[in-house]
Amino acid sequence: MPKTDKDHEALRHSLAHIMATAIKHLWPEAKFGVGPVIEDGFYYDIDLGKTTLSEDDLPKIEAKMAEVIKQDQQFERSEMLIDEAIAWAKSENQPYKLELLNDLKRQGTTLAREIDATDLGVAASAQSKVDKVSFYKNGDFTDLCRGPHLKSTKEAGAFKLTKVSGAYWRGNEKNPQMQRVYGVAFPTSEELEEYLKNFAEAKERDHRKLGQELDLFVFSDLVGAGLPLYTPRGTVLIDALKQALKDIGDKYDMLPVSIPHLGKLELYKISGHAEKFEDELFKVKSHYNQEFVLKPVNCPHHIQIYASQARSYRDLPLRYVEQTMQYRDEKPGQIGGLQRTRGFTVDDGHTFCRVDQIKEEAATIVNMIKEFYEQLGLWGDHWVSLSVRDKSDFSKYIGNESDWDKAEKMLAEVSDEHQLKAKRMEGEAALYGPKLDFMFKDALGRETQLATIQLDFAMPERFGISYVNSEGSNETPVIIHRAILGSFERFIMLIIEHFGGRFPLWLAPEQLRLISLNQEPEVLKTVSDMAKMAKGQSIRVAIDDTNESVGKKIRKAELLKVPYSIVVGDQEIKEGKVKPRARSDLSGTVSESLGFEDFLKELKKTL
RNA sequence: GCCGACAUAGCUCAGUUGGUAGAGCAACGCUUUCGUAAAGCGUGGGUCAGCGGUUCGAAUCCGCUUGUCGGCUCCA
Repeated sequence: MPKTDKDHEALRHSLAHIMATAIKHLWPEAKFGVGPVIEDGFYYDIDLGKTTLSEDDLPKIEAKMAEVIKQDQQFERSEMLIDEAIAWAKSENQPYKLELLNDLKRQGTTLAREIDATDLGVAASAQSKVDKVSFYKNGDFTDLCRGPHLKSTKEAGAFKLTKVSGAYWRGNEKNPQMQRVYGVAFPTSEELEEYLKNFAEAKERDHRKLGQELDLFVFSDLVGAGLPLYTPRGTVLIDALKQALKDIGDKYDMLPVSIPHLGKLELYKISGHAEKFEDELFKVKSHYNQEFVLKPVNCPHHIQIYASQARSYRDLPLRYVEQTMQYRDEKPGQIGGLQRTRGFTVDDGHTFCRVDQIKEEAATIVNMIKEFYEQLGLWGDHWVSLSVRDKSDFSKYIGNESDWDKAEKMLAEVSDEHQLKAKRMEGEAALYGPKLDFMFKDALGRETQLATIQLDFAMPERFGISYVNSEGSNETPVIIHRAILGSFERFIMLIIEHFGGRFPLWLAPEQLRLISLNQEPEVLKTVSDMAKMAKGQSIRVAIDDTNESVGKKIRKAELLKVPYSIVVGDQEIKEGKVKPRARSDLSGTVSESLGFEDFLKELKKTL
């Protein structure tokens, strides 16, 4: 039975201490921050003053750790009164531990919710007032810690230090940056090997690698970082997804709209984006003394369409949708592959409705999202975040608090009624309202948000839009911002990695490849006629009639992960039958020998 | 933006302590006319990311810029 991360906690946390012990021996001036257990391993934050670590230092640390492990040091628990602990941190010259202890004394265990409780030497469930903290000692290294730990360093199992990076003290970019050393750890070397093997395989699925190998998208230094260029093959993916979204949108009575890619700065001043996201706006100067902004969002434009007419309560809900590119000047360090780009295509929708329609509208969107992801076999690979406001600081948001209360409550109800098992995330809301975010993981385990449903009581008010209710007086509608696949970039990243480039037939950039056996005129003509027939059936077909061996041409098709290929030679011409070669993962494959027209018919059936 | 690493042919990568650049694949040409994952021979291709500096001499050392990668922070 596979062990859970919980079972590995003592092992991994002990290794964090062993690593700290090793680092303390190598760099005696080291000041320690926190060193918690994470998925598959652990890390420790360290301040080495002027010394900077690089990956080249990892083997040295690993060797020292091996020494510590060999010494069979016992992990011994002890307790101190909080004031004794503060004195200890001072005498040991550990300013970060001192800060934690002082905060612990002042705030009690509320701090344990901010910082991994293991590193505080108290149980998270402890009384709010903390008077005692626990320590663990191995060899000559003592650390504030809740535990539990292994008995001895000898039980440390198999580990590997994987990376080193900068990390802000207590996760705040205004604080000094420490150095974080990451490791992975498992009870046995077999499990570690297995993990490393899986990691290497995941790297093979990385969308950046496959994007190049399968010729789907490129970047250009001249165009700029974070601005993806889709090749003809990649554009097939975009178009196929757009069509799928259009189909599902039609089914649920969405109304397509279309807007230009910029708007006056004034528009974003009213929406609140100009102030809140000033650094991320691309500004465009007009010759005529006006300043424009490349749209970072679409809602203000869509709101203007709503505002163009007097609306009645009978008109609602109005569900505007659009697939369009938007632009954000992301910080250089955040840009990477298709995960975060500076121009990205969203499937953006804004539903204008009455308060009494919110639940039904949100529920409809949940159904669309579910249907879309189920179709691709991705439903279930996700978790849902009920992103609510940070109660301690309302100045980060627009609108009024009683509307926020209402909105948060309704989203929670929708989540419950649809069994989304949403996790409540404090402080994760958008500036105008709470949201339900659907989170997925990329091949390397990094999380990314795709689908989203966001309630907004604030923006309608800022723009002063209204509808006439049944009593003839004006009321302010609610906006539900929604995306099904989020951004096409992220979504394409996800499906490339999910399918490892072996797209289902309906998404495959090239569905069928016809390979000529040789260069005989009759063979070439047959291949070309067959391609015409396939095109007539709307099959994405390509011809390989190059002067290469059949083996090589098959290999080329396989490397491009083309679902079906057919070799055409004298035999096929004589018999009037083809033997399709199907990509190995395809289910319901067509592979027996049959007439080409029949093959096309069968192919259409599996689409 | 911050910490760290990196940038050599279209792609993947060699290139010793500083002495004017190589391979495989791809491309192109010729030969071959082939039966389901690489036929043979040949040819072309590089301002060593860009700019500046040190040096008799820089792919190699230093600085800046651009870009990429691993994290941190942020993400309407």
